Amino acid sequence: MPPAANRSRPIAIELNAVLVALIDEEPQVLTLEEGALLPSGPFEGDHPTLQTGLRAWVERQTHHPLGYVEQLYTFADRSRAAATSGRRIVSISYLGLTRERVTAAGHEPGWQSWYRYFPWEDWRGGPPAPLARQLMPRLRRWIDTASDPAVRRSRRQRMDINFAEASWNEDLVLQRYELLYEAGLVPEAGGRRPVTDPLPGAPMHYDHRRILATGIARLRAKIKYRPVVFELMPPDFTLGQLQLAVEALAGRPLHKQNFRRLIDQQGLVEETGAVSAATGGRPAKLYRFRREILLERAVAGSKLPLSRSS
Amino acid sequence: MPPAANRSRPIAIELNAVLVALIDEEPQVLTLEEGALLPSGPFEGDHPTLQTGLRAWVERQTHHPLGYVEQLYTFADRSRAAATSGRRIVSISYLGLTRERVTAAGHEPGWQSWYRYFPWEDWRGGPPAPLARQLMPRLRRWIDTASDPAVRRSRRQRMDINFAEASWNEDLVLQRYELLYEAGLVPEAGGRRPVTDPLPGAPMHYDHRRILATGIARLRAKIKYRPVVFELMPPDFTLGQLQLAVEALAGRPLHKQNFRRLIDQQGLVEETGAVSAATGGRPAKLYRFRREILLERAVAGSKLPLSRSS
DNA sequence: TCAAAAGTGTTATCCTTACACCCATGT
DNA sequence: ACATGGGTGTAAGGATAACACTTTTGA
Repeated sequence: MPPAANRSRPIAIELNAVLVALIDEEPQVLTLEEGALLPSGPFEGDHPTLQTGLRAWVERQTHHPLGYVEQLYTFADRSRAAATSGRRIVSISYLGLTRERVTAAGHEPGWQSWYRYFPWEDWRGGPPAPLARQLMPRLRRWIDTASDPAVRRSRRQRMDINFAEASWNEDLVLQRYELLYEAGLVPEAGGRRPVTDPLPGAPMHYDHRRILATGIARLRAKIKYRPVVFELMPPDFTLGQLQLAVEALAGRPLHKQNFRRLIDQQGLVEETGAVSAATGGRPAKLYRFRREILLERAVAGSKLPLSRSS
Repeated sequence: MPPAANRSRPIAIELNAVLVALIDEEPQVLTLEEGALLPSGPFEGDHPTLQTGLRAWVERQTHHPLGYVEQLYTFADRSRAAATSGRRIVSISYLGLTRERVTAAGHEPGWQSWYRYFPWEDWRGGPPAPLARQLMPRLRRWIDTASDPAVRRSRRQRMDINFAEASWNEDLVLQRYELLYEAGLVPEAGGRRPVTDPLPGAPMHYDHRRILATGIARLRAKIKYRPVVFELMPPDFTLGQLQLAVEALAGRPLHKQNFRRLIDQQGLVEETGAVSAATGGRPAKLYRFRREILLERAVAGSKLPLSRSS
């Protein structure tokens, strides 16, 4: 017999979704309330699994088919999540990939570029300005506020690991956000004195920005060893589009020639025979994802070649 | 305002722990009830975070200091987890690493080698006998029971990916178990007819063996890019011991020379100056883990060199 | 004719793998 | 002496990173 479960004080269970789509070559997440909330809903006990519960209300609420879904993390931090109500909430978050493709300039209301929340994570055009301009100086000031030199050293090392321009690691999205949180540089951190002149990057309610950071981090790590990009692509695409998609997710530029070689070396795609109506320049061959690959190999991703010079 | 959380029918929240230690060079997990259960306890709402809740009762229940802890997964499958009571249970599982070192032959009651549950995962001595002898034939029979040739093809491909001897991937512990579950080859799968002549490998109650598989898979993947092995090692160790430890976790033999080179190339360890009382052969230098590395680099693991020939 | 993007080929470098070999100790 | 595990050096192969260059379209 397993130990009895908690019998006093019911704890609410909430499901959160980081729903990602590529719209206009930009990674976007579905949000509510002017971009301040991720879609979330209760887990009713009447679903056979957590995933089916999630799919049910996400599709009801957003009218989007939900393709690839994967669990992210389960939080129950009293201090952060539901700071308001005395009610205890356990929130289980998921990453979902969908194929929404709105080509018009006017975006649907709910979709927001994820770089709106993490402007320092977008290195596609070189080092992002807000990083050197605002973020780093504030971090350095935070380091200096520690009186204990050991603490200062530790803080400096963590800053170096996570934010060093020379060796930027795009996967550390969550760690970077957590460090900013700890340093009191994001409004979500609360604290006595409200953050004056907050950092660039829109905040979210509760710990939703942390959940978003978890989702981005997971996705960035995953595209390197599993072919998940294709869940976000239309059925047919050019290699250029594919590269733009990967760059958008990874937040950094890629070396064109090597990217192409890696992709077809791995047998991830096949030509459809057609070519695209060019968007400038020479028309490009269209490709489609070879779904069979999922059954052929255990690991197969779009490994990222190093960044192109500029 | 976020959507309101579930207000009817309280759902119990349970924490499960896969607690791993290396005892006698063997990876062992802490169990209860003759090895049929993982330690688990309720999440009481009065802990600030899930981790502190976990630490609290694990340390109370087992009297073990709990070092490294990481979340594994959250399940709520009605069909599998709490098949007995009508009560709905959400179980949040954790992986914990501890430094228990019982050198005596008579093990403490609760510790079990994890290969007791997954004998086909131990390739340290070459291809495990139960695999070719019992497991593969049963899987092949399962493939043939499908009438639809498309289903047969799909099943065969999944078997090939996950169980092919030629390209054995030690990280797929969970996928392999899930496939066996689906094929009805493990007792836990239940079903009308009880499994006659079950596969080698001890079963566990509820979905605890699935949780264990998740923990092993996570740990095997992680040792390749984060220095978590050292959480399981004594403060001082020889490179030989370290290699045995990694082999025990990965379940496969490693190439000695390359293992050594990788380890010190990465600056993971430093000599203590002392040498060990030899266990046969020439005395070995003792090393200790350079904890500073955690602050120096974002990624640093004991990458696995390929297996030695025999 | 030129800009822009697609697409091909080649080279230098590094990391992984594999193999051969020597060293220090106990029996 | 020899078995056993510790420890070092180096060559072969493959993958990555970087570079130069050609092709095909639209304006």
